[in-house]
Amino acid sequence: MGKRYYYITTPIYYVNSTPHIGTALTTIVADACARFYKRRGRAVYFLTGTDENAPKVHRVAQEQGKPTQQFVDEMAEVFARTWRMLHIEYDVFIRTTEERHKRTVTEVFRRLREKGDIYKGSYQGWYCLSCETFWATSKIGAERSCPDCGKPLEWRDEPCYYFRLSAYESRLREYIQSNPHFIQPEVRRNETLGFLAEGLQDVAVSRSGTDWGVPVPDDPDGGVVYVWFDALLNYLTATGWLERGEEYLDLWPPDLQLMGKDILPRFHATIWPAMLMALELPLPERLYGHGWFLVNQKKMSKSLGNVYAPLEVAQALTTASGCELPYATDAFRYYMLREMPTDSDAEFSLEGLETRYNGDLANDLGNLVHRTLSMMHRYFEGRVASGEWRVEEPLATVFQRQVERATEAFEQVDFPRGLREVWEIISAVNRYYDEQAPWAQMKAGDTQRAGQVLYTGLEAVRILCGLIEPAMPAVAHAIATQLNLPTVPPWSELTEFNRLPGGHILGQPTPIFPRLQAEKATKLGQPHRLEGEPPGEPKKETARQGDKAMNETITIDEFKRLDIRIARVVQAEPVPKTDKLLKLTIELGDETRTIVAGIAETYTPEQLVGKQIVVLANLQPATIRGIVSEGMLLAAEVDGKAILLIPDREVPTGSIVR
RNA sequence: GGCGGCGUAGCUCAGUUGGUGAGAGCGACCGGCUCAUACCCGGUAGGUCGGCGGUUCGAAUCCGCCCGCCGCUACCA
Repeated sequence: MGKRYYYITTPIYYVNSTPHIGTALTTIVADACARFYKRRGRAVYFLTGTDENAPKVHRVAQEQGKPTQQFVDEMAEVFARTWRMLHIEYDVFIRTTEERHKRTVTEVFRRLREKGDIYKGSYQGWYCLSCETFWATSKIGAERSCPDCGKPLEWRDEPCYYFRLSAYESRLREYIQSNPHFIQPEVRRNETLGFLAEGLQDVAVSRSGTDWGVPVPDDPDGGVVYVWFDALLNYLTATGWLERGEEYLDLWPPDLQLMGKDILPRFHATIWPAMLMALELPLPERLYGHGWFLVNQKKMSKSLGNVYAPLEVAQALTTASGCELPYATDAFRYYMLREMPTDSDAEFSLEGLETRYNGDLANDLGNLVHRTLSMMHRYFEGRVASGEWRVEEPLATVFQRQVERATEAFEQVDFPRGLREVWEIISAVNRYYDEQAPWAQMKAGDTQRAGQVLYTGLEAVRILCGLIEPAMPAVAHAIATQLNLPTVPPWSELTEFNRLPGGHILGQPTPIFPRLQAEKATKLGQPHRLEGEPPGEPKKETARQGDKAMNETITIDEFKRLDIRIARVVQAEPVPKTDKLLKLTIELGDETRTIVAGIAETYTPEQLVGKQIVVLANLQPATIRGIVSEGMLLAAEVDGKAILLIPDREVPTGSIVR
């Protein structure tokens, strides 16, 4: 039993919010790839699904006053329904709450623990519930907020299992270096190698404090399996690795795993392959991390508030244009693929969608189909009159070349380029019509010439019908119907010309994409936000700005937890190989401490010695550049520069500030 | 700070290994056509190919420096 299916995956999506442009992008790209390979005759297995074992999910459910299971059932249905509405033809929709998945996670955990790749230790650190991530002390600011989402972190101190990720660092690096196509595009590969160069730490793979998730096997106090470890294994579960004996190898390994760039270097290109190495399983053929869509130059993600809901965008397009919903949905798919961010990020806008809709779809594709069929009906009663008609040169050469180029681009998941190549056919035929002017040939009585020209155009329409199917399946079917073909032609027939036989009767032409009328001002309107997402600026912006919102209050008790004192700098020296850091020795009452402060851009060591300063004395010690810092110097921040706070007059060191 | 990348017509961007007069789409203007969804075709827009040097017979394309962006990462206890 060997490999049989072309196995494509998307990440499984968190169910704590509804689908948006970002998750839709990954899923649409995956669907287009899946369809592309199907059209070429491959057996394809396309997996997507939902990640439901996160504690955050549990918490969101509680906030909504729902049993967690009910909540995840509902949300999984929202995702599945959205994907179906977007013409996503997945083969399996996996949910991590399924028993078979839990069995996979349990089994993998056991095996790796027996092997020694998972071991028990303990974890102390700051944890972001929202991002499901522990943060090293060196990563977080004094305000103890999450570097990613800006939300407050929680302190955790718990026994915990670790995965021996560090043991796979060099193997991983060697694999990536000797398999240049493993990680795509190139930028992502470089990023991953850069990430590896920093060195890999063992990662926590269990957590206590919640019972929502897969329990650590054979250890009643072991907590649940870390959600990332759990989630990644869905790709394995779906193959039937546990139940199908050797037969799961008809699927394994994945041929193409798609995802956003944010989860590639850290998870899919490191932890994931390392887990597979530990399991002694073959690695995926190809990991592809696309860029993000920005809205008004700003990042868009579930944690932020500036998110479009895909179905609402499609609905708005239908309303504004009069285009039927399935075709408006395909127009949305087309826009996503045509503008898909590859290396860097790209801008998503309704204006852009309108331009693509009117220009590429209504004026180019739709109009070409319509004018071609209209002329056939007008001049030839909708019938391929002669079996002698052939696709003419130089058009035949153009068709051949463009199909090849588009195919190559689609293989590289480069839909922006692939679709451009497809559209070259459209403009070539438009130019050809203009030169040949079959309407003039008819007037001149040269019916044979006109038929020859139109047949060439007709074949172009047939080829286009096949080429666009991965991007716009419903439109492809509509065109096939107008051509009166039983099915959308498979890829192999796109470079075989003259397939429409003499005597073939064409269907009726109907415009598929009615133009958006500018003068009617039927614009698509304002951003459509997700239900439950607050409007306004992304939360991250305020969290990241130095000037925090002043209206958040804390209690006096919270303030009292801070031990702020006056100290005197007795010694100061720069920290080697740094620009901002000074190592200070300070006198704090009876004791002497060492702290590290990032103020070298504003003060020289000489300026500091002897000065009295304000320090936070009961801050968790942290090691910075190998120096243990036992406290934090307080300073005003002006344009990123630190300005010291100095007592109005000399005070005893160790004095309390309150 | 380190690593990676980018900076080409008003806008969005193509431009493999250096060489015919630097391109496409959108927008604007002019013209043509009339089969078609006021569509399509052609032309014009005269962009120092971020700046300065260098290599070369010749560079947007190679090298160095600088400026400005972006991504990842790192030192802002």
